[in-house]
Amino acid sequence: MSDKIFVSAEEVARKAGVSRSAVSRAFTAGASIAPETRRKVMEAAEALGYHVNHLARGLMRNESGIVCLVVSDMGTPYRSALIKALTQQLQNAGKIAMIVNTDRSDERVDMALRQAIRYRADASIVLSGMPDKSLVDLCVRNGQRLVLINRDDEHQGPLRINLDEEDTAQSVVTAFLRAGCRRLAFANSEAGTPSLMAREVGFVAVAREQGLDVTVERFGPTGYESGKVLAQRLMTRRERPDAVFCVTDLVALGFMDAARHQFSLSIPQDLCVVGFDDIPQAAWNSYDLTTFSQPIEEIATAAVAWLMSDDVGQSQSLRLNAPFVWRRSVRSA
Amino acid sequence: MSDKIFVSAEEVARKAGVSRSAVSRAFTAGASIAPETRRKVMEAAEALGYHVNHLARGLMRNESGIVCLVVSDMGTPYRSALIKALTQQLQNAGKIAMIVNTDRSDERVDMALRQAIRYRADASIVLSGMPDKSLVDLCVRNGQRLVLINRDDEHQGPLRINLDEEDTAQSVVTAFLRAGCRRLAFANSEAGTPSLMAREVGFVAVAREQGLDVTVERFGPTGYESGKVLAQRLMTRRERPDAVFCVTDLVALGFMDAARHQFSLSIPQDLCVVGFDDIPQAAWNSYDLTTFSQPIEEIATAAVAWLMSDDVGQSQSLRLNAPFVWRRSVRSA
DNA sequence: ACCACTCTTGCACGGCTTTGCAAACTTCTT
DNA sequence: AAGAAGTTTGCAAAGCCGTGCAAGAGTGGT
Repeated sequence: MSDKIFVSAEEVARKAGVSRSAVSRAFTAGASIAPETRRKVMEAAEALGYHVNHLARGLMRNESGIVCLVVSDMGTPYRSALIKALTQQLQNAGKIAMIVNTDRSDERVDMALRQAIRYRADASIVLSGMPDKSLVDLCVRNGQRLVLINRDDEHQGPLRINLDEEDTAQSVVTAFLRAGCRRLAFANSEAGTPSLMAREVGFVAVAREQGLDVTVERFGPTGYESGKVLAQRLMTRRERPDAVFCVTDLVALGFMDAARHQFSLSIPQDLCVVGFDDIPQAAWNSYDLTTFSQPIEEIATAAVAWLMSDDVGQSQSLRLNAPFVWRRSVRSA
Repeated sequence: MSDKIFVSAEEVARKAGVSRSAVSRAFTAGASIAPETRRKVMEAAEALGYHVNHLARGLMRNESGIVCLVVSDMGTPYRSALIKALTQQLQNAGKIAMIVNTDRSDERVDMALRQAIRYRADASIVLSGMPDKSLVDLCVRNGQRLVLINRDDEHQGPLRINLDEEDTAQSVVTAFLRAGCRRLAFANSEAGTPSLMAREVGFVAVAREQGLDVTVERFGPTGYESGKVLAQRLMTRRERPDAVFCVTDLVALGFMDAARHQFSLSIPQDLCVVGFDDIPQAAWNSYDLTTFSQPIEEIATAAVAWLMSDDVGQSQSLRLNAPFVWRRSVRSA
């Protein structure tokens, strides 16, 4: 390997006939430098292929420009869409995203935060799993911003972004009732994430208020395959449900496929289905799934805005709305 | 903000009653240090919440541990799966992934590589777009490894990973012929990426060898919606095709949905469809799409292996196989 | 011609780590 | 008990950049 390695500010300075500090200033917005000097520096830099070393800059400024995204299941439509939005917005804000994949083992979330600390990330955004309290404290103590998305727990310090699912259950139950459904079911995974569990609990509660019982089934990870299994379980019951609320779109799509292809049911005639997330596939013609739309852009905007703002300590908990999206998987009145 | 900020090796050294270099060695694998000393250091570090500053370490070692992923359309199933595999494997190799989102504007790929240089990334992996030749040279000259995935062009220096699609066209044409199809079509996007165009050209060529003509249609970006439009265009032709090879699974799925729901065609009875990528959705019951499987894990493994190896300069161009996956969207003999 | 100002620029230090080198310490041999 | 051989440790330099400070350059007024 031709270990010439990178060009340093020193060399640029020599070539431009100025001091090294001049080079530094040329690349610092708002620094006191004559336009002419800056031009000379930029020219020399361009010629040599110089690029400011952000590692060193981060060292000095105590601000690396790195934001760490902690995430699992990133092959999933919802997760990948969120990552996309976040990286985009971070870049617009002049930051850069570092990704830590925490697939399998929750303990890896802690490793991820450690990694973020090592690289002196300005902030971390946790999309999956649940970091240990002590780690969260460590981050905060180190002046690192922390955003927890859809992990509603009771940590202090970080910004917590959650969905306001107050009306969710109400909307679904109302829709099912209006469609004439009476035998309700909830299809959940076994992940047990707080937000997923809250969805189940809320739905069951509202249904009960209306005097309806809900059959709850839980199985496997939160994905398409689990949806199929859940359909097999629910549709072979004595009292076959005529409406099912699936914890997630992926689950709902698996459910629909099994209901149609294995049980020859028509949707929405024989069965009404509602999902959650509004992933692109939910809108595909084969499914046309009624669901709730995750406000992905808003989440990303809020997260980035918060971690760019100077005044920490302001509103620490944010609730966003997931609008109901009417499609054809539920009979209309 | 409580600007205590991060703990430094200095403080750990003081607390452990050793020198600063001892702390450094304690955190360096294979360094010459007494077990007892290391224990003392680790204890003090744990107590203070010390973490090695990778920015400074990278500065010294001339090896940041960062690998930059340059990608657009990361919300897409294929891309996100690839990112997932890459981040995973990079982590296993002790590296960390930095993501640069290059959605819209190809010029952004250059910005991305610049960003990679600024952070002194050990390597960059380009999944989308086409970097400018001068930038590639700059990276290589700076000792940065570069991997180009599915961007078959003629750059020198970087590792190029491409699919061997020699047999692809042959397989598809054979399958269509065996299914009794005679009016072939190719549904392409307007993206014009080399690998996508190669697919089209290869298919047309092989079909022609067999004495069959291919209707080629191109439209929009490479996605589900374009597939629908392409179906509308191809299916309203005088000579309606009875078999279509879609440049991508997403296009194929859109095509299928439009064919079924807008033209009431049955697949595979009235129309045979083949896609490319084998995204999870292709296996969903509603589609059951015959396609080619992108060897995602192999790609990731090869990329990471190459950028970890000491001897650069070895095999610079790699061709992997995308196995044919038989499903139900093509009639069997 | 001189002074008061403002704008630029260079010096030198600081931020945090790694590592070559030589000194200090162990351990063991003879 | 002294010396050889091997380990461990601290010192100091190096890696690259940002910035306070003070000196220098330029401007304009009188």
